[in-house]
Formats: sequence, structure tokens, C-alpha cells
Amino acid sequence: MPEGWWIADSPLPPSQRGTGQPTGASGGSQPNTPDLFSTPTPTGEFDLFHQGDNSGLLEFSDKDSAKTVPHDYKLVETEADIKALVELLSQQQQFVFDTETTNIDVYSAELVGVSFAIKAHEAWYLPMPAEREACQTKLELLRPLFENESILKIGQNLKYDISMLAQYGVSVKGKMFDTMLAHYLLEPEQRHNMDYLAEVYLNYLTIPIEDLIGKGRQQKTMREVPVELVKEYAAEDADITLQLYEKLLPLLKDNGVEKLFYEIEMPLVPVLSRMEANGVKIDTENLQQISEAFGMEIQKIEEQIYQAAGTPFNIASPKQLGEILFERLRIDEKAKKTKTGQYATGEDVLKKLSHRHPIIQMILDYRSLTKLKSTYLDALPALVNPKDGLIHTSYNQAVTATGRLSSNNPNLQNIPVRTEKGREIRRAFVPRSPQYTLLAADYSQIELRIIAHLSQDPAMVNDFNLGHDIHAATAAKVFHVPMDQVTKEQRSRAKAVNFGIIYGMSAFGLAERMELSRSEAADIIKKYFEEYAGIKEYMNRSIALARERGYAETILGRRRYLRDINSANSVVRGFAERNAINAPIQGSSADMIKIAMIGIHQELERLKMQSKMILQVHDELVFDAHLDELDTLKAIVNDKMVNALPLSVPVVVEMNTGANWLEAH
DNA sequence: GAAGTCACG
DNA sequence: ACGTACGTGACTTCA
Repeated sequence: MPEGWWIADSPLPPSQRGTGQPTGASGGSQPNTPDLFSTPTPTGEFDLFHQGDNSGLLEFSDKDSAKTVPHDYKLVETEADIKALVELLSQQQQFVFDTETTNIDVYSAELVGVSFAIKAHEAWYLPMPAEREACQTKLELLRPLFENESILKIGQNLKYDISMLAQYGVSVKGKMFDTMLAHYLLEPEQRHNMDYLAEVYLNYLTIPIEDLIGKGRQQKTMREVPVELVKEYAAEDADITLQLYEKLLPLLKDNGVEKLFYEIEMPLVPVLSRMEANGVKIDTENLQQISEAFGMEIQKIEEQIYQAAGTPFNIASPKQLGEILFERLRIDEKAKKTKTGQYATGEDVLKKLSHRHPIIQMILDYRSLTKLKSTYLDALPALVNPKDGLIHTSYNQAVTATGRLSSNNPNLQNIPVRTEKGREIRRAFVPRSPQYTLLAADYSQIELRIIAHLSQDPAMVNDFNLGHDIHAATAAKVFHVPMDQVTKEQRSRAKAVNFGIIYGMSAFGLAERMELSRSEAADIIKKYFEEYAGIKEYMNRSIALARERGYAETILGRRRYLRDINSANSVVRGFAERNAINAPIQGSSADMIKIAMIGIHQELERLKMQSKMILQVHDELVFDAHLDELDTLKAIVNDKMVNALPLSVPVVVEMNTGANWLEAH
């Protein structure tokens, strides 16, 4: 990524956004697409392609506006036909492709077929043989197409297709357009699946996949479905994706997110695909040992809890636990209730009651141990891929409202670190072989640096420019003591305030978390804003701007629509206002690390390095670093992370290596 | 499938 | 007078 990043185009008011926008809660307002449905009735031309079934008709099941759309979906089977198709596609500037597979998990899926489209209402489907060698041979005919740098590849959730083809040694190259990611930038908080997009933007109901493979216990794989049916389904997906591309393309520009799309989100797709494929080595024996030890400890605590309660019960049931604590033991006469009327038994509630009865601490211990055991110790070993012995997480690029990634199956972005016992789990994240070591690189205080940059508050900018410990510097200002005389307590409180700032906290919220009275908390906040007046002004500006525009935006113009920002309900409006403060900060940080990831990936490729980027945890990147490359890798990682998105304060990256993730921290 | 809880940044 | 810090995903219980 080149230096000298751009400032987002000046935004259009919401009223000038594209007409195809689903709008918040009232997302039902559907754009009219008369051109699509005014297509002439089938001519003899279409009859040439009819297969003797009803493939020319798509009927709307639950729409009053049942319509007939003529289409032309062709099965391509013979080698001659495939070659002719490849020839045709290779002359295009762009094409849509979509893979059909036997499984949603790429690492246990086989290719079943590939569909293509280059213009609306037409598509091709190529079934692939079940036999691996034959499938590979057939795929070789398509390789030049996917690897052609000069053709734009269009798809819906391209990471899946790219990962799938990579399993067969085919790398998809050239510029890309993912309709899912395009829509994510336009409406990050809406859904982005194809069925939804087709309905909203094309007023079109797609064939439900359940119609083919069934659902529940007796679900089939795509391989077991008659090829004529798969053809209809797969070709439709390619066709719809093409039509969505045509709708979404102009909207990216209209909404000022074109650059973000082509220079960040799209280039990130193959990077994430590769990171997922790289995988992470887990020391499962280590985890199993800890699990056994935890199991015995849990059993002991369980008995103590039953003893203290005077009866056995299901400790994992918040309902039963609440009744034991607040009805049987009467630990708190005015116990807090949840919104459904149950007793609240969350950690923050229990902690405040821990002095009242010894059972409380036992329950907290029980909870933390069972959490660690079920979510990590027992779950992770079961997710190791038997083919390569590695764990492959999946990064979702279109989930969060702010532009962050999320990780699932398993989530590797919430591996324990805060408590002593939990932290031990990180020892089980190890290098893939003895020739490797783990390198962890994380941005230091990135969100506060972004606030300093956005607000240009002189005091905070100065603290960062002088390389001060920001929380200590804040404590010195708020508590009126010299920097070198700040106590741990003062620093810790200042840190809590700095965090609160990022989230748009209230005095009440701060008091809750710092165990201060509300007035003490209010006092600290008051002093904070006296010292950092620019921060307060920035927060007010963020809210005012969101009010005017209807959205908040990051440094690079990533938007989050805040439809409640003018709500008459102060609670609802308060949420939107805090989002107006937080989204640009959290989102700019997300933009920054995405740019860094793309830059690092390109360098690793260019230099044909063996080191692998394996994890992203919001402000941290983890690498399986080849020992011979360690110095080079560190230099690349630092350079790309520090220079990804220059701020008006220094961006600092901390790096460490170790024999496991815990030691690399 | 919702609710409650808790793991992370 | 009101409710109360941002963003996620996984597990368990229970209707």
C-alpha cells in the first residue's frame, strides 16, 4: 500500500444515497427494477436451451408479484464445450464464477462444480467428477481463466471460492469484486447473503438450497443431487451475482467507499484465505492435560457448592443458581433481576456480593473453570483438521458494524489472556515445526493514538509525541501529580478513563467499573475534560457530524449508519451517540491493520518467504516465523504496520517471539 | 432459538 | 425521569 493515504470524499447526505439501499428497520422498502422484469417473453432463441423441464420459469412462491423470468442456463460437460467456454470467458473483461462443493467447510469439502456468468439471465454450469484425479484434470482446463490477471473476477463471498480452488492448487488472480463485501461497505449492519441481496436489489427470490439438499438429519451433499437441478441452482447463483454486481457497482462510488473497497477489502480477501489455510498448530496433549486437572478441580468445587447450598443443583443454570442464592440462601434481599425477571447472576453482580457468603467465590471459580474447559480445552483439540493437524479458523469480513474482522469455527480472537489460569491455554499455541517460532506484533495504544490524531488535542498529541506512558500521563494531569509520582492505583484509574473515552462512557458507567461513587467518577471525568479539552470537543463534533449526515465514518471513509442519532428517546439516542464516538475510532484501527496485513502478505509473497501470517486479533498479528527469516520478517512487519495509515502522532508496534503464543507476548 | 454468561480487543 | 461504555463468538440451559 502506497504511503500518502487519501482523505475520504466529502460525503453525500443520506437522502442522496443510491435508491437500492435497504433502510434500517424499515428495510422492506424495495427498489424497483422494472428493466429486469420487462424482459421480453421467451423467443425461439431461448427454446434452444430448454432441457425439457421448467428451467425457463422461476416462480415466486410467496410473493403476490409472481413473475416469469426467462433465462438460459447451460450444462457444459464435454471437453470441447469446456474449451469453447474457456475461450469465450478469456475474451471477457470480467466474469462471475461460483463453486459448488460438498461442505461449507473448505477443509473437508470437495469440488462438485463451477458456474460462470458474463451477462444477466445467462449462465453455465460445469459439473466436476467425484474422482479427485479426474476433477483435477478437468480443473486444469479452467486454470488459465482463474489465473488470468487481466480479467475481473466477480463473486459472492469470494474467499470461499478462492480457498476452495486453492485446495486444488489453483490460485485466483487479478482484480476482484465481491458482492457480499460491496454490500458490507454500503450497509454494514444489514445482512449480506445472496438470497437477501437478490430480494432487496433485484426483487427476486432465489432457489433455497434446502430445495436441493434437504435439511436436518437427512441432508444430502450437492454431489448427490441430480446434475440438472444443481445446474439450475448454481447457474442462478452466478446469474444473480452478476446482476447484483451491476446494481452495487455504482453505489460504491455514490457512497464514497470505492477506494476502501478496491484498495482494502478486496485485496484483503486472498490474504485472509491464505491465513486461514496456513492454520495454527495446537499442542493438544497440553490442552488435554490441563483439561483433566481442571475437571478434578471443578468436581471438588462442585461438591463444596452443594455443601454450602445444602442441596445439589445445576450450577450452570442461571435460573437454578439465582433461586439458590437469593431465595434459599437470601444473600441479597434486593437482588437485581434481568429483563426477563430472572435473578441476575453475572460476574459483576456476584463480585459485589462475594463478601456476603463463601459460596459466591466458589461459584465464580466454578464458572471460570468450566468456561475455560468447555470453550477452549475440550473444544480446540476437536477442531484440529485430521489432514494436516492444524486448526483453521475462519475470518468473517462482513460481520461487524465497525469494520473489524471476526473469527469463528473456532473463534481464535478470544483466546484467554487476562487471568493466570486462562493464560496457560496460550502455551498450547505453538510453531508448526522446530524450524519456526511464533512472532506476535501488536499496535501500542492504537485507539488512543487515533483519538489524538482525530481530535488534535494538544495535550494528548504532545504526550504521544514525547513517547510518554499515556495512562501515566493522563493520571498526572487528572490527579495533579508529577508523572514520576503517579501511583499504580492512579494509573489504573486513568487507564479506565481512557478506555471509557473510546466508548463514549457516562459518569455512571465509569463509577460502576471503577468502584467509585458516581460523584467521584463525575469529578474525574470533569478534570479529564479540563486537561484534554480537545477530546471533549472532538466527541461533540463526532455526534454533531453523525446527526447531520446520518452516519459516522472512519479516517478512510468507512461508514456506519446511525439511524437513531436523532431519536426522541434519549436512551436509544444515547446508544447512537456512543456509536458515533466509537465507530470512527474502532473502525479506523480496523482499516489500519487491514492495510498492514495486505502489505505484509505482498512482501511475504514477493520475497517467497516461508514465514506465515496466521492470526489477527484486532490490534495484533501473529506469525509462524521461520527461524532463518526472523530479522527480515520483523523488519517487514514493523514497517508495514507502522506505515499502514500514518497518523499525526507516532504509531508504535511492539514485537516479541517465543516458543508459544504466551511467550511471544 | 432466545437468554444468560463470559472469553477477547 | 431515564438508564447507563464499544465491538465480537461459543457454550449451556430451557421453553
